[in-house]
Amino acid sequence: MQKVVIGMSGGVDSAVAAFLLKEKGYDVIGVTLRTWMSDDGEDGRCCEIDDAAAVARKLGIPYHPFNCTSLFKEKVTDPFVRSYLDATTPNPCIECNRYVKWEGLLNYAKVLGADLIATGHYAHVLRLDNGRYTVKTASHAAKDQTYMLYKLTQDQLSHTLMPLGDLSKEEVRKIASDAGIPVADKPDSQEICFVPDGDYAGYIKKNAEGLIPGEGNFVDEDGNILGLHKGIIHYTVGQRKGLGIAMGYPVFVKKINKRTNEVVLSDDASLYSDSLTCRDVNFLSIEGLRPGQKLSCRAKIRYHHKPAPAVVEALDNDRILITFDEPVRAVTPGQSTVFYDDNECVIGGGIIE
RNA sequence: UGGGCUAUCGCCAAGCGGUAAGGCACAGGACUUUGACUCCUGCAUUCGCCGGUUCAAAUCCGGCUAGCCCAG
Repeated sequence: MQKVVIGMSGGVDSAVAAFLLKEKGYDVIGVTLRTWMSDDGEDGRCCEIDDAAAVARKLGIPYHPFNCTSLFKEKVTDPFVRSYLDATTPNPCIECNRYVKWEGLLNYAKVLGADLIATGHYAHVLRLDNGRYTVKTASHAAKDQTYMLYKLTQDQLSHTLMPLGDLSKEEVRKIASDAGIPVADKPDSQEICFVPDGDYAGYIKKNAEGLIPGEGNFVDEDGNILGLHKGIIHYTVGQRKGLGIAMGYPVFVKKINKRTNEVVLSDDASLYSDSLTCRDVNFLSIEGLRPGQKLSCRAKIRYHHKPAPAVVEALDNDRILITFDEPVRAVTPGQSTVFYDDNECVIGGGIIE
């Protein structure tokens, strides 16, 4: 019987994943990575120990909570804060998956004598003919989470199971309630787990080490001053709400200029661009691209973005240029671009510059 | 100081005697394992102030106040 360590967040998804693995005959061990604690000592929404423990008890599997708060701080929250201070918009979940969840699960798997790990992500892990591992879009596109998984390494993927790839959320909840799993009706998680109240700017202010950039000017594309902003950490490219600027037509953040402490505003039309570059590129389905080499693909520039036809071109070992057939809206530095092949498999991804 | 013009929601702005459009902003909600976007709902018993005409005025008349422009 193969031993598998499953990361349990306390939610339905990972609970059902654990249940399905057990049904299949795996020797399942539940693990929760405690990533952070709020000020009042409560666990974050993505690591609720009590719920996870209750599910494990119900399923009759061993369960171990592990602490990795310092790793989470080093790899996720600190970089998150730094990113905003640097006028970019981070994807903390991507970093967390790569450096905390998978790192942690694999580590504890080793400790617990297991060779495999599993999670409740909606995606498929598969091994290609070329011997490489990648993730493939979930069968139910609405819940697909491959975007958040592009940074995983070959080694990590080679040990990973994702039992929910073919299921819809409804099916998962059905399985959960049929199996009498306690968290069957628990609401989906949302928001950033370590910012449960949604006030990420407040979080940054509380956790930044240096000075927080203060008020500055809203300017138009020609540099004309339009008003006063609250500080660049409050804004992200493409944002409309909360600007307080009444131009008669909707205006959006086009660019955040860290050096001048200005936030550039524009109308919707000038938010579109047809190319972007990424750094820190990670390839999954292929080993890489030689500088100058091009590849057709479909790329998404944010989590909720319908993949759009594009061409990826390697600039050097670490950077790529992506050119879209049709302009895409609000390319946001700090967010990731993930590109897929015709089989819905992730070719790779990188962070938008 | 003369002459002219304008004063309608936080901003812009319809309205031209018949009982306050719209856009932006804002608020609330939906959606959402990131930030955003999007969508839905709400948002002036009142039209600078005071009088007058009229069955009826933001709309007509008079005065006042404020701002703008042109003269000087």
